[in-house]
Amino acid sequence: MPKSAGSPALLDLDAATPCCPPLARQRVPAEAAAVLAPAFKALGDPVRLQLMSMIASAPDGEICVCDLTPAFELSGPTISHHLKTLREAGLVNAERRGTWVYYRARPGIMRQLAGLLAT
Amino acid sequence: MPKSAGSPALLDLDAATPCCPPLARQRVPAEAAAVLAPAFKALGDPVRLQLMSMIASAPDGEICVCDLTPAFELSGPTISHHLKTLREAGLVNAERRGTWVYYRARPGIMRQLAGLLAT
DNA sequence: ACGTTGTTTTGATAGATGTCAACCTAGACA
DNA sequence: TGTCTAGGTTGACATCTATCAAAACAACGT
Repeated sequence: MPKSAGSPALLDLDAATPCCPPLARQRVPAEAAAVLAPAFKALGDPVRLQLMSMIASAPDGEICVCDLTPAFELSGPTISHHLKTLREAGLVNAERRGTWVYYRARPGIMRQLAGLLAT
Repeated sequence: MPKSAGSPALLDLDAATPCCPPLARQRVPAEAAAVLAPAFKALGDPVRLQLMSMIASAPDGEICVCDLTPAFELSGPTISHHLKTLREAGLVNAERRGTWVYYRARPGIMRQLAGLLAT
């Protein structure tokens, strides 16, 4: 059995191999669209796009929520909500270490999305 | 005066040069996020993602709405609404020629988005 | 045990979104 | 002018989303 259960199994978001040829090459199948669209949707909010970039560009590959929250003029719960959205879209992982929670980007799905948009 | 008026002028979506380094390289500025997030948002719906791929991969670089609509089990107005969303996000152009309307992908912004996600 | 700090969850609310039916517009053709 | 077809627009409705306040949960330090 493959490592990622719970997914439609047609698309492994962590796979190194692209799931589909680029958008401009051939039509994205409905099943692939159903899995990939939520990821784009998660990036479709200015706050989440910035959060994602702060996480992905963190010097040590990870960043504390305590460093993310004060970077925006939004309440803690709102930032937490956006982070949950990114998590559920499969874009990031969260890990609690002691008092703080650290977020880390999942490179696989980023590659999938980039490959889909590449010419 | 630059060619594209009406935009924040900080970001030219048709520029060949990327507006920002990749997501994972450094934090996306708020102004860039405000312009780019709507494009991701437009791709964040399964129907629109498929529409976009059908348009971008059209053999002649363009495709008729009359070829798009029957590809989904959705009403004409709904497809029209999604196409308008893609248009307003700057992802596609529409041109009427006689009876039919043809859609064409705008490669510039696709490059911007791909560059943002690339490692 | 208690209080403090960091993070998430819950509840509530205003606003956005996807969808369709009904209607409207643009062009072709007679 | 009239009618037909391809698309778009409007209005309505149910659902979803972004946001915050309040509460709950988790870990640390007394």
